[in-house]
Amino acid sequence: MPNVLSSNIPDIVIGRLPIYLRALTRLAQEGRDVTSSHELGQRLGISSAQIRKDLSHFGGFGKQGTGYQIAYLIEQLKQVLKVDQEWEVALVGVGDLGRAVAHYRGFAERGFRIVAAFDTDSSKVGKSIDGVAVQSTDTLDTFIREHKIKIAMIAVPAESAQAVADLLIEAGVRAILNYAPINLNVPDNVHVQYIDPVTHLQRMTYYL
Amino acid sequence: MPNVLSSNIPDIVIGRLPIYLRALTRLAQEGRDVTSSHELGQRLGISSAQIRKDLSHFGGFGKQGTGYQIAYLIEQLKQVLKVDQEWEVALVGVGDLGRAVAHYRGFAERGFRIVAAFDTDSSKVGKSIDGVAVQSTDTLDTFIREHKIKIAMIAVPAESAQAVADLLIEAGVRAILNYAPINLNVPDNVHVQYIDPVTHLQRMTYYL
DNA sequence: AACTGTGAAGTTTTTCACAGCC
DNA sequence: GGCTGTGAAAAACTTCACAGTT
Repeated sequence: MPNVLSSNIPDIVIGRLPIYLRALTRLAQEGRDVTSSHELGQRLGISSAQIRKDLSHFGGFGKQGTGYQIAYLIEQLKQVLKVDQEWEVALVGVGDLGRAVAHYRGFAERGFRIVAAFDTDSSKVGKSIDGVAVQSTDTLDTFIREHKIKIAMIAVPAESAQAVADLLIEAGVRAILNYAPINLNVPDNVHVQYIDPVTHLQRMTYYL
Repeated sequence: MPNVLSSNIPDIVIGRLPIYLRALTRLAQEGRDVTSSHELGQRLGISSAQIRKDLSHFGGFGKQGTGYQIAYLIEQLKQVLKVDQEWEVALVGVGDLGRAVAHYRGFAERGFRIVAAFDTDSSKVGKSIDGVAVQSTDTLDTFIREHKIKIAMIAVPAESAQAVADLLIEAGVRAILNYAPINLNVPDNVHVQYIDPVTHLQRMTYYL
């Protein structure tokens, strides 16, 4: 019944899988072998039915009466999300924000390796950030094509973000993590995710 | 018809308002006076009907045949979101991540002022990060109570995040922006938002 | 006894489509 | 002609509840 190939799986479901994966990894770190949709739901503030239904899109990962083997479920989810491999990522913009992004250990730890950094500021080009040489944006297209890089992070000012995105997409990038506080217009086959801490704060002040 | 007071407005609607606000602010910067739900929708990749319906929850902000006065709509949205004022924010954890958060200019620019930083590492206590003195976590409770701080950002390792959240909530914090890659369990009257760039990346790799 | 996987029911969210106004 | 605000319809999503398995 579950159909892994055709992309009829709701986006919202895909969005929860990384959360499940993160919680499962934590459980594994705590030395646990088995869990249940109920326990996972409690930890995440999500109903157990939703977790079961989400997982059921991809196959029967659990055992009735027992629950889910944590290591196995992690492995399966990584496969579904295609994070059972290392991804090479490009970073554009090495100002304050870009440098902070480059220094963040969490990317490498979880399979995303920053292999290139670009900036238009010639005073930054040639320097090294966390072992990655900063290149001129002029070389962006060539580098990304040659290395077949599919994922990029944008950490430039809002004014330049759309132009950078256009460059990246032209060079073959298909997934963009945008730290600039602006919406990007991209073709349907390109995915964008946004990180803007202020919008998160503004979402909470409503309730205060 | 619209009812601003009773909190029967869907969460998902509130979540989109900061996005609208950001796009409108940008339009204003571009020197524009008036816009329409259609234009805004195009920029954001959202249907015009959705924008109109979202806004209609809070009142009739637009004019038929004309559209929306940008400055007026910004003002109204800020009021709804309660960001027509400055908020004082506490930061817990001043390791690499916490320092990067403290240095980010976007918070102050958009009305969130970091007024206190806490860390358990005594070698960091007493130092100053971007003009804010780092205090021992021992003084967290007193400081937050005295200054009636309602918003905090957590930038400590995953292992300590829940304990820090408990402390903050006990001291009166009602909104938490959590940079630690772990889910927090909090009472119903406390709001949490998460920033974990890796989950965003993992959400996109599925489609590659 | 405990738990999954899943149709069916229920709820929420989005889109449609149009009256009313500028 | 162009646009908003909004009921009604449609679509998407979540929860229920239970048969089936360990």
